Parts: sequence; C-alpha cells; structure tokens
Amino acid sequence: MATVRVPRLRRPELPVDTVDLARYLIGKTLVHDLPGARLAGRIVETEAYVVGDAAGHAFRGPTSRNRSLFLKRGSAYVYFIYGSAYCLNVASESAGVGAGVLLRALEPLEGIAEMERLRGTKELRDLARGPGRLAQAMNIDLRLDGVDLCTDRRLWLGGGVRPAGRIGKSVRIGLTKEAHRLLRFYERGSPFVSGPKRLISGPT
DNA sequence: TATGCGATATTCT
DNA sequence: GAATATCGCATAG
Repeated sequence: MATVRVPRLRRPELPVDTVDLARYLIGKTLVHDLPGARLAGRIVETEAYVVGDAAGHAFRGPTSRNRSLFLKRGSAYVYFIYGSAYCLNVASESAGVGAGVLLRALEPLEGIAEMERLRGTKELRDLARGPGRLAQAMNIDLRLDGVDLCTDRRLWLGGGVRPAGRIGKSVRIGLTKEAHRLLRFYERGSPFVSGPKRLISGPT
C-alpha cells in the first residue's frame, strides 16, 4: 500500500480551548511509527473533558496516574482502565491545568495488516471503534504516557488526509457524572464511530 | 438492536 | 469495598 503523506500538526495550530480542540481533531490523523511499519488512522470520534468537569480524571487534582493531563496541550495522557484497556487523551490546556480530549475512534488508514494482528480480528470496522480498541490497534500503552504529540518521533498528530464531514455532537459515553453535557463529537455517517445508534442522530 | 454480565487493575472512599 | 472515560460474549426481543 502506498504511504500516505501526512504533515505534522504544530502546537500553534491546536485550538487553545478543550472543546474547540475536540472538534478540531475530527478528521485529523493519528500516527504511530513503529520500527517496521506505520500505523495511521483518521480520527472520527472524540470527547472533551473540560476544566472543572466532575467526570474528568483531573477533577481532584494531579496524581501519579493523571499527571500527564496537566502537561502542555498536545501532550499524550495514556491510562489503563477496567483492568483491560488503554485509552489515549490529548492534553488540551496550559501546563498546570488539567483537561483533555479522549480519542474514541479511528478510521484505519495505514498499517491495517498490523492493526489486524494487534487486535486479533480482520473486521475493519472493529479495529479502532472505541477507545480501548483504538489504543490496541495503534499499539499504545503506558510507555507513551506523557509524550509530546507535536514533537515525538513515534506517536504524533497529523493533518487530515480528507476533510471532515459534518460533525455531530452528543452526550459522552459510559459516564454517570456530568452525563448530560454534550461534549462528544463525531463525524456524521462514519461507520467507524462507536456507541449506540441513537446517539448519532442528535443535534449538530 | 438492546441489555446484561464477567474479567481484570487501579484509584478512590 | 466500591467505582470505573471498556470489551467481548451471551441472550432476548
């Protein structure tokens, strides 16, 4: 397969506001360069965890687990949840302020054979649909916690290979606290978006 | 399509 | 001891 040419996103291009960043990242590219292969996917679903958000991991202040959320925007926060899944966030505010954007789903672009191996399935739609599957398909774990996605040579953010379609928004998935807030963003009509069908016909 | 459940580890109460 | 920003499988409608 031909290599996709992807320009890096520079930090000044990243919106300063958490919600703005969550919308901005739809249609952009997440790249993980491995020694033997490039894994890349188009971001189709995100969730914003804003300042003062009781559902956010940063809400109670920095701990050893969530400290990366307090790094400058563009930094990676990787955490382990439910004893089985890793999830990747992009820190979204100034250093010292805890907030981030959870990357929930990708449309696989490159390195699909490797993603299939990592995920143990050949079902394209299931390779990176959901945050835990996304991390597994992209070979992301705690070793990448805290890296700067604007400068790191392995894991980084790139521009869109194709413009984003219409962006929808909905409540976030899997929360009990702050459950009403419309902070989940996704590309309408994409089959690679996670969550129940009823969440993909809400307001834009 | 929806709902329910177990697995499993870290954090919080 | 309970909760958790999940997944995959099972079962029911």
